[in-house]
Amino acid sequence: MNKKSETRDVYTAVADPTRRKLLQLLAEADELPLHKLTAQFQMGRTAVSKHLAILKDADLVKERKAGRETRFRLNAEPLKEIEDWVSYYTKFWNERAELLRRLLEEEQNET
Amino acid sequence: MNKKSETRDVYTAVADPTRRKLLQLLAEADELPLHKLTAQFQMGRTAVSKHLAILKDADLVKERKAGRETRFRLNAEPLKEIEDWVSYYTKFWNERAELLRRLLEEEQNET
DNA sequence: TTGACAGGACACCATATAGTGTCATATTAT
DNA sequence: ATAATATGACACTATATGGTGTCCTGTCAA
Repeated sequence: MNKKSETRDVYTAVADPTRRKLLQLLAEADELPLHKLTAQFQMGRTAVSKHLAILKDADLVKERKAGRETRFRLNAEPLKEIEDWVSYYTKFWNERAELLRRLLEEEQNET
Repeated sequence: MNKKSETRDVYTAVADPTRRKLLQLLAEADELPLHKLTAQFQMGRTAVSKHLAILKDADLVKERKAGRETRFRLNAEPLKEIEDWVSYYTKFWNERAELLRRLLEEEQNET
């Protein structure tokens, strides 16, 4: 489904509503196997598995084998790229937000 | 290229690097006609025009006829949805950021 | 008034995407 | 030992996506 299994574009990974819901489920539950995740959707297991593969390519999830199941865990850090990107545009709708954004930037430079 | 020309999903609109570059060009220049925008890319005018149509469907750009040219202007406000979405995940990589996020939320509730 | 320029509207095309179903295999429970 | 479960690996399909080229029309300048 993707030519290079290197790090896939995080924007594309997040563009699909199914994948965003997957991220949310994993954010709430810490670690979940494929069949539990599949139960939350209308589509079949194979489709969910492919979505997870895309998230994995974007490094947004980690997977780990546990017996006969494969458990998935959220790795939100790549979303930082999106946050950085979108924060540039906040100034166009909110001057106040721009101020806080710069504070946040300073904060992160310290760390 | 899209079935419903009502408001298109902003995540999808922003998933493409060409469209992100378009947003950036418009952010810097306030208002630009199609041919000026096209000059910044390798692809032809038709392709750029289609990307702009997608951005317009997501309400991320406004267009206006000016003589023989069609000028485009950024409307960043729909990006708020992405900012809101991504801010939920900041707590997973940065506790400090989470604090500032809540401050920002309060700030926006006041307005 | 005659070009040249800007762009809309199509028709067309290759590839990517988001699904499906089936089969094989490892693991767990009875 | 056997059956059920969980998943990987394929093969396949319809539609969406991101491009192209061509033709036509409206506008501006010489």
